[in-house]
Amino acid sequence: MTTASATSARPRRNRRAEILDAASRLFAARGFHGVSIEDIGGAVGVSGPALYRHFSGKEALLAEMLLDVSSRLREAAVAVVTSSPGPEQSLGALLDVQITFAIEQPALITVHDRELGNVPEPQRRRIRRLQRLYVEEWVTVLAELHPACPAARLRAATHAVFGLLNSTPHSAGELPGGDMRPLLRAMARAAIEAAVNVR
Amino acid sequence: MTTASATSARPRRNRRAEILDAASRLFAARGFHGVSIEDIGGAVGVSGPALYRHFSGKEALLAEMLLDVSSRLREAAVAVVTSSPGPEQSLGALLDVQITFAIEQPALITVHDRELGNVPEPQRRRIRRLQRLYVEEWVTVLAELHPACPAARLRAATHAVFGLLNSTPHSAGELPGGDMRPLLRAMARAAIEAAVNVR
DNA sequence: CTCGAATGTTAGTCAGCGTTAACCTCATCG
DNA sequence: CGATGAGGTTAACGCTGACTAACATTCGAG
Repeated sequence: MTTASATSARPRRNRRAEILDAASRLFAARGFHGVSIEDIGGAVGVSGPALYRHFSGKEALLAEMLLDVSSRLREAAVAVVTSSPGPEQSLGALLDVQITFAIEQPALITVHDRELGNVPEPQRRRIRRLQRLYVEEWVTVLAELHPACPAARLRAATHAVFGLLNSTPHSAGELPGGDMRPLLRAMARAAIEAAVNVR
Repeated sequence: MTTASATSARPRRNRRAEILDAASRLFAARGFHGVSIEDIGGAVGVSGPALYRHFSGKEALLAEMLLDVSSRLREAAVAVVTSSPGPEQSLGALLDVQITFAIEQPALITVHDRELGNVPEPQRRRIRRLQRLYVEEWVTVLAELHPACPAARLRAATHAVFGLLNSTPHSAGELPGGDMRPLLRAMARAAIEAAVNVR
């Protein structure tokens, strides 16, 4: 065999991360089932079944990706809320967490709320739980700020605000870089304010 | 052959619509590539290749679905704007159009902004064009209301509002029926107001 | 130097899925 | 009445794609 195969076996310790990153972009663009193992491998310069050195399968890859993002979001929310002097600052910090995430990792955010259904059952529950806890972090803060408002409405408003903030991927590049963040912040705050004052 | 096949050949003239409806729900839930022709057939009580009596293929089915929804949205927007006495009423009517659609056809809305990438090129362009025209309808109205605001920001705000309104599928059933509509209306209006007043 | 672990490679295997083919059955209409 | 066509059925084909097997290369440690 004169084939110049296996050109490098240097232990790139961030291969896993590299793969997850590429996969997230592909999944966001074409959907979980629209992306092949070959596609993912090709995107990081290796080809095909090399991925099985790092993940036990395609679904496991997705599961790890979603588990990672949902726990990161949740941890960030908890950290930010516990270190805030009051609910008003907590809300501001939560907004910043979500906005930063939506702007800096649009692909991850997209996959995060589209592909949960493709995660196999054992881990699906854990991800669901983390997502729920993240939402509850928001609802708790909002409930402190607006005790008179029914929790159901706060929850619906929270989801709506997520939809608003996560719209970044769709309007990619329509607005000059740094202008997006303050715009989203203002819109989200106003939307929340309006939500608790309906009727 | 004693097989009791072909149980009924009554000309159900709405088979096409029935199929499109079932397919939209399946696509929304599992993604275009996550749904098989068999799945779609099964959902309407026929099995598999029967679909080819109504559509030339899976992609054609999706194309027709997206073409239909984007033209309906666009037409509704044009109708509502031209029959409104002024931009203020136009905006209110546009909000109602989008909210009604999001609440009554969550699956269609979901598919509409996820699966365009799976439509083959000839028709993809037409759908894109309709979507763009729909957005421009919004931007035009907003520009009349707020001439000082740069169009780019109005466009970004429009997309963000779509994200907010289309969040309905995610918070399905969290809020009692009729409460969702006024909530969304209030949040959207406030978000827009805030968008044009940033800084 | 050698051994083993880490990380690739290519060549299969096998299931699933889109699509086509060939055949059936009514309802309708001349 | 028959011919026709709309709408179904099952069987089969071909391709794609996830995953496995067998083998190769390199690095770090003993």
